Amino acid sequence: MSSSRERHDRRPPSALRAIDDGEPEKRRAILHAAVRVFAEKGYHGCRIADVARQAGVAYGLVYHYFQNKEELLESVFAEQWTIFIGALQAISDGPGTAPEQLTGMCHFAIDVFRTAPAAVRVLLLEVARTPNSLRAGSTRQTFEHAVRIVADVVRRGQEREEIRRDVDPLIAAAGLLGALEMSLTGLVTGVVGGEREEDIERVKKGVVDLVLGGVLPG
Amino acid sequence: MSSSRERHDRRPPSALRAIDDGEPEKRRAILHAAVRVFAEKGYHGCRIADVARQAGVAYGLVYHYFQNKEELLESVFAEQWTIFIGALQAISDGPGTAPEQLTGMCHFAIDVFRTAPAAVRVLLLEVARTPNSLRAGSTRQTFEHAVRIVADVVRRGQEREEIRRDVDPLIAAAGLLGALEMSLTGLVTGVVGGEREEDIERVKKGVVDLVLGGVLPG
Amino acid sequence: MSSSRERHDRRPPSALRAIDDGEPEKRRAILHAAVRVFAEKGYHGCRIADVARQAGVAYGLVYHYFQNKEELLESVFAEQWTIFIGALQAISDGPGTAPEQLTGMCHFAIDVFRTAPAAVRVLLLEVARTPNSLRAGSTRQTFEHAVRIVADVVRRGQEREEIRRDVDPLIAAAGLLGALEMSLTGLVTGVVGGEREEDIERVKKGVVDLVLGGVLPG
Amino acid sequence: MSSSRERHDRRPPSALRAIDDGEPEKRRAILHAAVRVFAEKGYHGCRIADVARQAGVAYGLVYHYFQNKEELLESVFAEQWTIFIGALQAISDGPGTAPEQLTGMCHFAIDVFRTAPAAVRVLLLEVARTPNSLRAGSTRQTFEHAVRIVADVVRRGQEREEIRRDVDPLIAAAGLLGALEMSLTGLVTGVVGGEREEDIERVKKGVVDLVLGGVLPG
DNA sequence: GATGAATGAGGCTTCATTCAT
DNA sequence: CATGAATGAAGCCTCATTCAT
Repeated sequence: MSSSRERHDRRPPSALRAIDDGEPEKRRAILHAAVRVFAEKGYHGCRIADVARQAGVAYGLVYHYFQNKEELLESVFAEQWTIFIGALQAISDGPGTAPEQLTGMCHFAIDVFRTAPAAVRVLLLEVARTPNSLRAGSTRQTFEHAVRIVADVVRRGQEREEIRRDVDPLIAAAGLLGALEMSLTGLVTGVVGGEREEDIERVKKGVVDLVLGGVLPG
Repeated sequence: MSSSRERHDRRPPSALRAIDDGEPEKRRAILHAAVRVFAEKGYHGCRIADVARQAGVAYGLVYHYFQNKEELLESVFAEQWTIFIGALQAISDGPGTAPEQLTGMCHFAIDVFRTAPAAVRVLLLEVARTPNSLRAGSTRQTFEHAVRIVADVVRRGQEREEIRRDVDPLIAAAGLLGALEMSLTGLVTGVVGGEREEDIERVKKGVVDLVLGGVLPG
Repeated sequence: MSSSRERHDRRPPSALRAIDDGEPEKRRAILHAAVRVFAEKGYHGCRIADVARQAGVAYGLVYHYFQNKEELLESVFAEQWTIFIGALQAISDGPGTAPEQLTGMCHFAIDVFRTAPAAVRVLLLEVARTPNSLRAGSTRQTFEHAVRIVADVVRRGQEREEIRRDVDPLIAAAGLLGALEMSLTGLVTGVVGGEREEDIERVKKGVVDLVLGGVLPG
Repeated sequence: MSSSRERHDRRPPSALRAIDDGEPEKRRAILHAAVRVFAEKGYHGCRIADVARQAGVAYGLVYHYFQNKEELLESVFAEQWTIFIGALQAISDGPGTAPEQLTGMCHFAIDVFRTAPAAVRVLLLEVARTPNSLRAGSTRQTFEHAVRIVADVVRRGQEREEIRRDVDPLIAAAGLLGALEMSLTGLVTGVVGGEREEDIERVKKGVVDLVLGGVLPG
């Protein structure tokens, strides 16, 4: 309201597993707690008090590290997306044909889901469900970013004749991510099976097959 | 809660275009308003006051027709899904091969989006974003229902050799709906184009192509 | 935050004693309570909960009638000033020489203080003590308004040779109001006596004497 | 609160320009910062964090030198008043007739305002605006003190026939200070002019004229 | 002395829900 | 049926104060 209000933003430009710079331990604890609570209750159900309790810190400390609820949850998004996008990019930059890379991306997403379902839920199940303000912020941009990375792989594949030329890269990319999301949602809600190892494997294979080969025979 | 508290539940078991039984005009107005507000602001952003204002009725009237917010929004879901599922079922029961039917379903979804984006947004963009309590309620069931109808088409197609045998019907169904959703989301957020006629057509064709034929050549 | 938010502003354009139009009784109760609490505890010490309790209404009702705390207290200011300025203007428009009118104004202010000290305290003791946002709002304007009315009387008096020509009207007006305020403050804080009838009379005469004749003899 | 908690109270009994005893430099910085912030935002708007930032010291240091917020602000008051009252007393003890001394006091107040408006604002614009607890404390006493010094000059003047006998010294004193305050307020808020040199001079002359000679001609 | 992370009570505001008319 | 005033629990945020280093 009144004057400027600087904040601690020494969040590490970490890429995959949060290389601890000098980031305060409690800041991290709060962020982790926020991921969990957010994943479980969604944006609006995620109360600061819950996050603080989960993190084992005092209520006010959340506001020591984050301006407000929105910034906190944006940070959660940003961090998760940073990790996720970093991985997609790594795959994109790595070896293999385009189909292999797309397969790798699906596998990666689903594997991460296996070990950190909360994080994935935040990424996939909360995109576009958060208030406009958020969507307009970094979230949408990072989401767009992900679509673009996948689309690039598709495009490159088309140049190398590894992928059908008549496919629209952006739509294919969105479709891939959508199919992934919905399948994982199905996993979470039990529509396509439980969260057992074999179900997950089935989904993994199924999504890749669908996206690569479609449902038509031959 | 206690005893003498009946409610107006003469909601029509309507199926496609709200056949007016004797449903009070204002009840309908409220429901319509709820669809719009819900679509625009999401579950938590959708305040009873907004709905009442949109509907042009008094605050309290909402509570005359609906037990509470949850029931109202469940009704919105239910109605939209009833319509949507009715259409899917009609397609499923109609003529054509399985691929043709799946194509028809995609086209239907996207066409509806063209004329009533709000309704589709409620259906697709709010699935799984609502609180657990809701998800556990009718929503999830109707969502499951949709997946199952699509899966049935797939299964039938497999029996008739119109669809690859090694595809998991449930995953294919979820994938189809997911690709649809995410593409529409992309449309809404501008990632895969604007909401212009040609963009919508491109998405329509793209999603069908992706699901039917996959991205692999040949 | 989100959309527009109309409020009940059927406050009567009353002038002296709040002619009851159709103003809700409870709105008035809240306003009255706010005057008292505000006068006693000042802007920041005036908690909404106190106001509601004093008014005998539920917490939330305050927000039914007023956007927020600031608007409530602005309304308190505005109302008090409306009354006060109306009276000053009536005196200015009435009969009598300029000195008589100035005398009348002092008497009026002090008489009101006798019957409604809380209101006067709000007017005089809280001016310029409230946050800038408020001061920048209607408050300052009404304060300026009061100064100008008094200054006009002075100016008119100068034209009629009833008041010294070399006096700066604005400064004389501000000085008059200031002397009034501080004397009343002294009354309140006990510096120039208690709040007994005779003390008040003494102040009344003293302030008028000071402003009219100064301290110099002859 | 309990026992082993002595505090640094080597505040100098300074009188006019803060004779540096051995007062820690940072304590002084905090006090200075507090004057500024206090003057700008008032009692409640004056946050410890702001003061610390202004002073360029760490948050906690404020609590090293001051028991709590109240003590800090009381110190601000006390210091400012000590200086101000010292000057008034010096004038009172000095040469000149009573009217000359009163004139000198007005000039002094306004001159100080010219060079240190923040300090004067604290003195004049915050008197009686602070919570009761404070008012009951040293503030009120020092304020009373100032009134009494002025009143003494008036009384002495009356004995020497330099001032009208029928004037109530206390009321005249309060009126003088009030006229001063309100004129300065008018200066600050722009009602009686800007804060330009000439406006200040006009106010200076105007207030003295008003208090000495009143508004009546002859 | 000096630092700033940590604490938590307190106050504002929102909004689903009830109820008298 | 219809209205909208009235209620109050719940959650966000601020900020004075403490404390370990």
